[in-house]
Amino acid sequence: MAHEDHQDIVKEIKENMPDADTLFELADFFKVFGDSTRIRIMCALFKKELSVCCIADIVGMEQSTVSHQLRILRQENLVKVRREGKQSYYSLEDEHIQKIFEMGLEHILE
Amino acid sequence: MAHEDHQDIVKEIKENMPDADTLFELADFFKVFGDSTRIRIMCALFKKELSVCCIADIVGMEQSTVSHQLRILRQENLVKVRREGKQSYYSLEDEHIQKIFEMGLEHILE
DNA sequence: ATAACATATGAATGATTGTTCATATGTTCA
DNA sequence: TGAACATATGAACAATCATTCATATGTTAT
Repeated sequence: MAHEDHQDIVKEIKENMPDADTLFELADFFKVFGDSTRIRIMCALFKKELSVCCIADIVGMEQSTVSHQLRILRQENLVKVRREGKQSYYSLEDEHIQKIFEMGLEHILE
Repeated sequence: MAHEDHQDIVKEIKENMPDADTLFELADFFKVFGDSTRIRIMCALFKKELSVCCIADIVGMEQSTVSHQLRILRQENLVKVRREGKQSYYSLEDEHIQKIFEMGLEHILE
């Protein structure tokens, strides 16, 4: 429990916090960036759309693994799919993603 | 394996990818944002520096839990500590964090 | 020195998650 | 229709992680 003289600050901050649901969603969104396989997939997609097998080749992992991770990226609206014949071509949903990526890079290279 | 006619694209992307270590570090950095308790802690710190017990009060969790999470935030250079008497006051390391936070919000509220 | 308080940390636990294997679904071409 | 290929998905396993309890460390005041 916070001290008496801090109670007002605590109260004010509590009241101005975004609602819990939003912050939970936000954490889920960032969770997607928190895996090196997914980061590498996104990074590969900065250039252009790619088929699943190309992505698997680039990141050096099983097709199955990549497919599972692409599903997660899809669920969080980070990538979109386009079917062309036997292949699925994935691309980034918008340019927010690259910006967030770059801000992260800036931070770790500080 | 990618098709023959995709081999050159795959090769080009592979060569232009940031090195694996950097992307691994980047994933670790974003991993910190991927937990709702830590997000809420960071969010509370947007306003001003706070002691551990104040933070625990705001996020409604045990002092111990908050302390553990603050250690993780410290390890990734997201927060800094200042000792004052019996209390430790935590604050955000820089304003990158709030920007990344806001870009994430933008995305989920699209 | 001791009591009271604030914070940090180790161990244990339950839950979540990434990867793989095997297989199913979907698509094209003969 | 059937063979060949690309992708998706379910089950299983190992590994990681967030939380809690109990306790240690650090600080102040008596």
